[in-house]
This record gives sequence, C-alpha cells and structure tokens, in this order.
Amino acid sequence: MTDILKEIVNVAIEGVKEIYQADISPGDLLVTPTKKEHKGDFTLVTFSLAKALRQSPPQIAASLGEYILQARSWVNDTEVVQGFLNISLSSSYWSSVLDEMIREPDYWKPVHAPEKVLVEFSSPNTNKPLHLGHIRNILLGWATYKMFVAAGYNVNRVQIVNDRGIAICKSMLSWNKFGEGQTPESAGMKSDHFVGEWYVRFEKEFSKEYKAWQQTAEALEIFEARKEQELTEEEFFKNYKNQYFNLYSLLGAEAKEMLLKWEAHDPETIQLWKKMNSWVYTGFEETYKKLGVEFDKLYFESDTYLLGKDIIEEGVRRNVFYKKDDGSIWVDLTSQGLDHKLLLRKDGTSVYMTQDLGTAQKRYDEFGAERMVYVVGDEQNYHFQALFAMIGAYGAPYAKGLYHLSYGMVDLPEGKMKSREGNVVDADDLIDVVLKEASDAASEREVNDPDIIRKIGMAALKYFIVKVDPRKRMIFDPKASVDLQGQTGPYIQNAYVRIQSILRKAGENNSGHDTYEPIEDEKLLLNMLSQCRQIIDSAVKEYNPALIANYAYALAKEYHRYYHDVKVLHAESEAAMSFRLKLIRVIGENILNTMDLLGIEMPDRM
RNA sequence: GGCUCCGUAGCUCAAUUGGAUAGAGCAACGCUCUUCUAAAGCGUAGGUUACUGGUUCGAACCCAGUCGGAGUCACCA
Repeated sequence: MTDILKEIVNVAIEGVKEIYQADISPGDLLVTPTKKEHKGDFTLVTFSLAKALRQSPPQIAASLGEYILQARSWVNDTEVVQGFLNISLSSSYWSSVLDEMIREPDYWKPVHAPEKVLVEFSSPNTNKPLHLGHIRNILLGWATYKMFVAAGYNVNRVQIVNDRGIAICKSMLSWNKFGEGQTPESAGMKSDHFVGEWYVRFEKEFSKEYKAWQQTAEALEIFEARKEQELTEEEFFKNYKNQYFNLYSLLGAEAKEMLLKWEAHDPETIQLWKKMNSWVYTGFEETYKKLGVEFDKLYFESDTYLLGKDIIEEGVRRNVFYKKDDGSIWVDLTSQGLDHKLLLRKDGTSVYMTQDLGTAQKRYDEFGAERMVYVVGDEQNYHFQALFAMIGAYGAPYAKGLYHLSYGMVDLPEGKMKSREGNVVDADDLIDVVLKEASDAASEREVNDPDIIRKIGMAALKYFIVKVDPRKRMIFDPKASVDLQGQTGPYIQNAYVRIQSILRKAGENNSGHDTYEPIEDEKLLLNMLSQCRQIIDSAVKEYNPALIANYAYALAKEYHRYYHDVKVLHAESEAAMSFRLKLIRVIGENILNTMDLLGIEMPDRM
C-alpha cells in the first residue's frame, strides 16, 4: 500500500528543488489531513519553508501547488489558504485506495521487526478480589498485547501474582479464627470474594482491638510522649496504626507469626495458604474469562521473592552496588537524579527491588524478550525509574528494552476509591451492572440473545475505560459507563451492525465494474481508513490504546452520517452500489479489527 | 518541604506532538422514523485552554513565575 503522505512530501521536495533550486529534507515538511471546513484531502504547511526560500508562505504554497498539480496525475486540485496548501486527490486515486484495501487485507497493520516482547499486567494480590483499578490495568495490558501482535511483534503475556506476604496471612488468620470451616461453596460465594471477606473481617477485628487499646494507659502514655506536633489524639492514632500493628497488636503478632511460619515452610500453614490461594485463583479465572483475557505464563511471588540475590552479589563484586558497614547493600543512583536505594537488608533478606531485579533476569532467560513492558499504576513511577536505572547500571542486555506503562488511578465521581471506606468498585459487581443495563436496553428492542447482550455490555464498560489516555487519572462514573449512546462502545458496534445488515441483504452482489466517481463523504471515509495504519503505529510507539479507541469512534461516527445520507442498496447506479458495498465491507472489517485490538467484540445484530 | 505529573465547555474526554475559526459525547432545548435497524442523524446553546509574563509567522502544547490538585520521598507494594 503506497504511503500517500510520503508521496506528497516527495513531490513537494521535488517541487522546491525545481522552483527554488533548494534542497529540503522530509523533516522540514508537515502534511496533515485537511480540516473539515476546507476543501481538500491533505494539507501541506509551508510556514517552515519561508525563511529558507526567502518568500512568503502563501507564495510558496501557490507555486508548490501549481507544480504538484502538474507533476502528479493523482492530484486533482489545489487551493491556497494563507500558508496552507490544500490538496485534493483524484477520484481514481481514491478508488484505487479501496481496491488496494481489498487486495491487501493487512493494509491497516504497521510493520515492525518481529522482536520479542513481554507484557506484564494485572498482577493482583491474592487476599481480595479484583476491582476497578485492576480492570483498567487489564484492559491496557490486553490492548498493548493485541496491538503489538498486530504490529508484527512476538508477544507473551505474563503476570506476577503477589501470593505471599502479610496481606494473605491476614485473610488466612481471620479464616482460621472465625471461619468455622466455611468454604466458598458452603457460603454460596464466588471464591475470591469469599477470601476477601475474611480479609475485611481481619481489618474489622483489628480496628476493634486498636480502638480498645487506645483507651489503655499504655496508649495514652505513648500519645503524651510523642505529641511534639500539634496533632489531636484522633489524628495521632490514625497515623500510628502501622506501628501499633507491628509493636502492640495481638492480631498483628499472630499474622506476623503466620508469615514466619510460612517462610519456615510449616506444613499446616502452607496447606492453609494453598487452600485459600486456590480459592482466589478460581475466582480470578472467572473474572478474566468474563473480561476475555488470558496469559501465557504466571509468575508467583512465592517462587520469585528470593530471586535477585546472586545478581546483587555479582554487582557488588563489580562495584556497581556497594555494601554498608552494617552489611546492607545499596546502589547509588544519584548520578541519574535519583537516590541511594536499598537492595538487601542487613540481615540478608530481600526487598521488592531485589525481587524485581531477579524476576527481570529470569524472564529474559526464559523468553529472550528484547522488550519488557510493565503495566503498573503511576504511584510506582519512582520505583520503576530506580529499577530500570539500576538494571542499566548493572549493564544487563535487556536494560534498554524496559518500559513502565504507567497509568493514572481511577477515581469515582465522589472521589478516591478507598478500601478503608468501603467504596471500592468490585470488578465482578461492575460487570454484572453493565450486563444488566445492556439486557434492559436490549429487551426494549426485543433482543434477547445473551451473547449479544454480553458483547454490548462489555463493550460499554471496556470502551469507557480504554478511550482515556492511560497516563491520565480518570473519573469512572458507573452511570455513564453503562450508556449505550454517544461516544460509547455500543455506538461503534451499531455502526458495524448496520453494515452487516446491509451486507446480509445484498448477498453476493459483485457485479458492476463500471467506473464510479466517489463522492466527498466516501473520499473522507477512505482517507480515514488509510490513516489507520499510522494511528496504530502511533498507539504502539506511545503505548497508548486510547488513540485506537478514538480512531474507531471517529470512523463509526463518520459512517453513521454516511449511512443516514447515502443509500447503498438503493443506489442511483449499479456502479455506485458495487462501490459502496465494497466500501462498507472494508469499513466493517476495519471496525472489527481495530476494536478487537481493544478487546471489544462486535455483534452481528443488536 | 524536595522531586514528578496534572489543570481544556456545567460534567466526561479529544485536539494528528508548535498549525487554520480549540473539537466530540453527556446533560438542556428544538427537528428528523411507512426508509439498508432511530443504540442513529441534523440544529441551537455552551470556552480569556487555571492565572501572569516570555519565546515566534503562529502557543492548550515550549520557557519562567503564581495559584490549585494528585503521586512520591519506607529495610511497604
């Protein structure tokens, strides 16, 4: 497929040489799609040439326009508006674009070397079910995977499951103490929610214990001794919670003891841990299935948390890392504007950095990935900066291919999600709500195929999240997310459905080889389609699926308008009908393909 | 407080990376179904792009400052 933007740049360079005897490089020129209010398909911006050519932008535009019109048969017309040269391409050019798209079904895919890429996403803790934040993470990870595959990369999906540590011990302890042998089955609950309940129960019991403690003489003594700042008693104890957990709490002591037992491989503890985690995994699996995602490999923190120590030893030997007098090991990242970072505690135990270092190496060994993408929230920006800097300092061969796909938190209209305040939006609940909404709307239209309803509901939810630039913090309004009208997933699905409906009625209608002169709307649609490859390329390069979401919407919107204005099956001529059938088929496939990159499915009717 | 990021219509988001008169959707108000599916289309209204200055042919975007918000600054993840 010819790259028309490049062609325009080429002919412009040629023209400059011819008219001004001057050499310019492609970088000096900007070609963009023409704004809707002006006539033309592409616009050449000439301001940047004025200085070098010693002429005013409008003059340059005028003479270049004349040259281009002469030099290329596919240019139909040019028009100068200030320093902008608007170029209209010929009808036959646009017809040939359509033919090419049919001949080359991959016209929309950017082409990259088949580099190996690893995408890590989801990566939940195993003490409670997935929530809204995970959904954003998962959708971003999935879309990244899909678009990298489309661009020709060889991609593997992984997650690291945080299956050990104090959090899961809290759930375990709580179930042990209060659970009375209940199981998800006996409680009639989805199994990850069941485990989450025990975590919540722990926090409740702990709060009770903490409140009671605050009345004791011991607590008041501590408060009096430490209130150097002007904190109220309430504020003080709010801040003191963690220290209380570690120093005084009975429940805290029990949870920590359980963690120690776990680390000592105590059989009973391990058995309990396995049981509760298996409940969680069964539940996660269900949720992933509903979201339509899967993974190639799971890493478990319980397997990897001891990794990285040999790398650190090696680093110390090579003077990349250093040992303090107390035996702890550090890295100095001040040369890169960062801090000193701890890598190994003085007692020789790992911190997260240690583990991440080891895991990266392990993945490189196992997959040989030249690029590793970590989909992780932006509260960990600093951590990843440090991690990558460290791996760079260490000189690992995969250092330059590391990327943190950082995304903003998801807020609710009433503010931040806080598990403490119990306003966390649960993933399964959310899915149920959108499906219910889709079902209600569908029944009004006498649609009751559950598979169609599922596709519509999930499209609404997914599109609502994935259309936002990942880097930006976003507000998730549950009411707006179930909307089926306007800039939504179902709106785009509807464009697709309308196309399928026409194609079904048309049957095998491939006659009409007469030449047909496409109208403006059709040129515009073809222009949009031909930009698809560029858009996806940008999405890949910027790790930004929202670009694809916005593209698909713009295309669907344009199509809806076209659908309203132009008849396909009752076209004015055979040639027109044949052309339009081809056009809408390509549009439908394009919508299907681009939305698939976002994990959004298309129904055939709705 | 140090560092990082953000601030665009009442609300949720765009803006082809410095280009034309800053665009969509929602909400509001009108209009269009005997039509290839109205989950649609058309129109009206809504803006000093937080503020001030600077850079230049040209700034929401770059620079400086101010104000407001978020994140982070753990031997947490």
